[in-house]
Amino acid sequence: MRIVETEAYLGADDPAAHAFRGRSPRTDPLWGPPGTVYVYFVYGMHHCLNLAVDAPGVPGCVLIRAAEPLEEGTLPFDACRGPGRLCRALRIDRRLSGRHLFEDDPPLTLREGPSPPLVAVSTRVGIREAADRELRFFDPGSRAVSGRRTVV
DNA sequence: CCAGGGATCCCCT
DNA sequence: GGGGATCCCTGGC
Repeated sequence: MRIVETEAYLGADDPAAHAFRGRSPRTDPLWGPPGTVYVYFVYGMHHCLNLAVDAPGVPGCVLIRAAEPLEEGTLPFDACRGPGRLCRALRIDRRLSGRHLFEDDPPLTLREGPSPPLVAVSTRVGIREAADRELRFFDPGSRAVSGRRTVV
């Protein structure tokens, strides 16, 4: 899969971040080292995948909102368009929360690939707090981006 | 547009 | 320990 849409959640400075309300058993992975997986369950039926990216003890994370298949035919093209669908397609659930990308036999792997020619920036989707912060990043050329594809 | 669906967390007993 | 609001969404009207 190629990741085409992400959002940043900044932790202590960001009222939209789960970490903003403080550390709890659910949110604990956010304080882990970069590459720690944080998965939460939302709206009674969806999971969302996040990766801790800040220094250990600093709960910044990236929400993975959409990806597209690298090879035609492996998955329906839009199976990973949107954070809930992406988790369903990749069979990601809370059991992965707290695991790590760089452990032995990791549950997920992340590889660096070519950057898209353009990365668009906008406000984040579906939040109420800090709704004006432009912390969503997406490839405007990808049809797998969820929701609005306009800037800001 | 709207509601389903269930974990989580807050805040009060 | 319990009731209720909330929620980083999606599919179906």
